Amino acid sequence: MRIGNRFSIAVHILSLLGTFEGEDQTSEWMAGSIGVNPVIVRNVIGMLRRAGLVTTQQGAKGAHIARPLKKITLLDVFRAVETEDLFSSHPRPNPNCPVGAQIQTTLEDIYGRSQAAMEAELKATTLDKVVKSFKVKAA
Amino acid sequence: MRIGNRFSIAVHILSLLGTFEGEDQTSEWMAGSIGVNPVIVRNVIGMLRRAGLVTTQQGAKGAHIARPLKKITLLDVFRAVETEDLFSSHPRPNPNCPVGAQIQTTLEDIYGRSQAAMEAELKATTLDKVVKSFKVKAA
DNA sequence: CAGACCTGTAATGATAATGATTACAGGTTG
DNA sequence: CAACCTGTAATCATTATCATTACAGGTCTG
Repeated sequence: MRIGNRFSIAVHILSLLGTFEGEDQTSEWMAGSIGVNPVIVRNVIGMLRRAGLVTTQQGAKGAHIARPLKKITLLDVFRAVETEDLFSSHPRPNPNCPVGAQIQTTLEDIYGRSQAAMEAELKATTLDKVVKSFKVKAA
Repeated sequence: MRIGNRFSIAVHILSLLGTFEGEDQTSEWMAGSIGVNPVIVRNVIGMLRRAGLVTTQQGAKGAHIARPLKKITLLDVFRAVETEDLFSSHPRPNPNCPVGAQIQTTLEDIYGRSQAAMEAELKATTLDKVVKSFKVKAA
């Protein structure tokens, strides 16, 4: 199990856009702050764009955050870049065994509640808070 | 991101041990109920053994649950088979950028709280409940 | 308006994790 | 003893992720 770096990268990108608002931020410049390849940055920005969190214009530098930082939660970011369910079940339990026949339902219930708990925690933090945490620390 | 099937398989194995207590349950028989290869079953049982959840005897069939089902939570099972952190961060943020220099701390905080929320949910369910859910449904 | 500069995206390759399978050493049991 | 199991190593196929190259098409500035 493991959630890849895409989510971290997405939060980093949005933090840069929020922190250095108005300045030129090319994908290469952002890549330098994040420590990854510029193409990865452009791909993640594409996911954020498709989720409605940023707007971009092909050929023009940078990206713009689509709505106030207070109205973007980390769950929004998470959903933008991670589409699969957190848990997965073994796909072929034996329907002729009473346990095998019922375990999927049981697991789905548990998985749903567990992922919901994690997502509720992500939903409680807005990008606004994340960006402000940098400013405070930097002061 | 995705938690693999090991956790599902582990819950399935413990459910079988709890449901068909006292009966012969070879790794091959369990594999038939789960729908995976017997070697996978033996490997997962090995992880459960190292976590102190089951006992086994080499050469002898099956495995025994090491303590009452009421005292085994799904979090115990989860920790037995999933050792890595749920989230991972991009490993090389630029320390010369104010965002890059501080984002890891911010992300670690968020990740810790999110994983804790998920684990709290897992901790709230005992294997006892899982096994009883089968009996009720089967009745 | 022309050239330099960007973005968006496809394609390829390296690396890592997972599950399937084969093989076999060593313990168990009737 | 002989059949049967477990524990574990080794291989292989598959899949996901990230790095990188390449390039089409839009932007912007002198």
